[in-house]
Amino acid sequence: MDLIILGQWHNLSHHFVRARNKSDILFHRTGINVAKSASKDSPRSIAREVARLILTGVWREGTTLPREIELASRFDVSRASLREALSLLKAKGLIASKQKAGTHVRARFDWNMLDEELLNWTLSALPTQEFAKQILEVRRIVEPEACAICAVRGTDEDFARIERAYRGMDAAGMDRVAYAEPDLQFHRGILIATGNDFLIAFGATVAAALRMSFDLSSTNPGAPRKSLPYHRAVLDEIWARNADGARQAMHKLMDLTEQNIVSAMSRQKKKDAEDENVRTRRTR
Amino acid sequence: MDLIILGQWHNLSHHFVRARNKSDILFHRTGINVAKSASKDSPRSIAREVARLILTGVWREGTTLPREIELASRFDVSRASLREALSLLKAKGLIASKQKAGTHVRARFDWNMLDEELLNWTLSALPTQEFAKQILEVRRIVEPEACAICAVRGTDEDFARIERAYRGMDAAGMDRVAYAEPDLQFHRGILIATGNDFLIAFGATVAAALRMSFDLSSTNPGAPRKSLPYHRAVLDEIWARNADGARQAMHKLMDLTEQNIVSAMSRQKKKDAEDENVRTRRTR
DNA sequence: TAGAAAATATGTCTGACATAATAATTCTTG
DNA sequence: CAAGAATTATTATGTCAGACATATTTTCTA
Repeated sequence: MDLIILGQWHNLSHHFVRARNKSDILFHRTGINVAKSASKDSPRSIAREVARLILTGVWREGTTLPREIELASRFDVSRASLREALSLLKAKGLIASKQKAGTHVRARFDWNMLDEELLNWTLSALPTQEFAKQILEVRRIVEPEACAICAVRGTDEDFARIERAYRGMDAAGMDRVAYAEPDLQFHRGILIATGNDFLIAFGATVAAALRMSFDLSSTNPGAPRKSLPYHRAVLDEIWARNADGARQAMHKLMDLTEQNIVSAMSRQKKKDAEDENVRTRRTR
Repeated sequence: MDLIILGQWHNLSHHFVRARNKSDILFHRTGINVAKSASKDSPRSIAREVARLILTGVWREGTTLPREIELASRFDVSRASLREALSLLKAKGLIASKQKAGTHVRARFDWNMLDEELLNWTLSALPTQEFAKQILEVRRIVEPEACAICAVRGTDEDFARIERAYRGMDAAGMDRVAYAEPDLQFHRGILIATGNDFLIAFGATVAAALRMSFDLSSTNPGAPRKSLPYHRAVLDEIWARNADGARQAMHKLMDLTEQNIVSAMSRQKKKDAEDENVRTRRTR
């Protein structure tokens, strides 16, 4: 049955089949690709891999996953390390364990999608079309309001920090990579200025969203820079302590972001289709 | 120096002092109270206790906490169990470890306050005045918009589920306890109907908020029931697929919730002050 | 059908060694 | 002799192995 140890999965492929009983799931070769490796920092990378299997629906909600000893041997680590990986996933609400009953995938509603790591895992594991829409929808709800609060409640030091971030973006010029960090600091600075711990925690979601935007911008390196004047507008309204203006300015920035993402994704799609074409022609 | 094992802390008190070097923090008797115990489900309750120490500022951002062996012996568990507790806190962004360097408390910005467990720990560990304000501020931002989206995008099954939750609230009558669960289902139902995984994940925050409201309502058992017509109004607008109406109705419900919390907290404060009075008079 | 017994997966403990970052030491050099 | 660079020693986390405890589930028996 070509059983493959997960630890040796590098550049191999996988699938899963129902076997003798519910929790007896085996891996064997098929045509589906698998993430590169699980080599270093075992517990975290194992958590990531298990999360991937859950997020992509290989292990659906309610599924009982293989027992710890078996998983440990598949990932080629000790049971202790595996348990640490599982406990990370427990903390993020993906799984739950009961003595003797085993470990099962929790209902989707219980997954803490606002967790930064889980967010990053998700956006590297799933096709980002639907995902991008959703994340932008939430940003559109939260960030303009946070911006309004920031304008009213923020201190001058808060504003100065955001200003510094803006200067960093400006200084980055057309350099996508250098632009990314201060961009995040800009948005995070606004959230921090609200003084609301929950809005601050939302920074993790924004970070993941910006990372996604960054990845997408590879097909259009000039796009990020275009957002600069929109950021300036937001900042000006904040300095003016104009809540409504800040809200609207941030809303416009969100509009621009949406445009960039939509166009980038259609480009991406087109590119993928072309690549696929080339590949099939080649294999013929 | 009166060193106390944490596992035996029941009804004792603690404080911490700087000792020989940075990470050498010892506990000894002072006048500050400590949570009851850490008896069952060790890793989770230990995580809770460590989280409490961090949240209350005993272990500030950047602090290097005692080494694992020492912590383990203080909590009277094996190093394995302690490590599992720490790994939960790592997953929630509270701490990070580096080999040899030790385990330190991460910056507040990195704490995932939108995590349900962490939220619950926070609201049982901290005076809830400021906390309640913040959580309500976020709800006020998110829920009305989610409600508007729900009205537009939700399916009839979604609405039916919310309707069932409403009926459950109605059926609960004046019973605070029976009212709580369908109340949560109502709000969660709206989030679920948006079809947005991130808004759905926000349900954890709402759950914690409602739990807090529930705890506060003990001083005014009739308060929850008063929200029923406001919920009905929300539901009617949703059924009518009226986005603006739904948004406004939810906004009004948030207003009411705020009133309840504010008045409950002032009552609470008054009551606490009286209790304190009685106690000091007694000890004289 | 109900209750008792067996099986089994997670939970916990112990002790050991590996590894990497820090602290202490030695050595070199101006 | 002092300052700095390179080396060694220390130590806290990371990982491993094996064992036993405990709580459910499953199976067997009355």
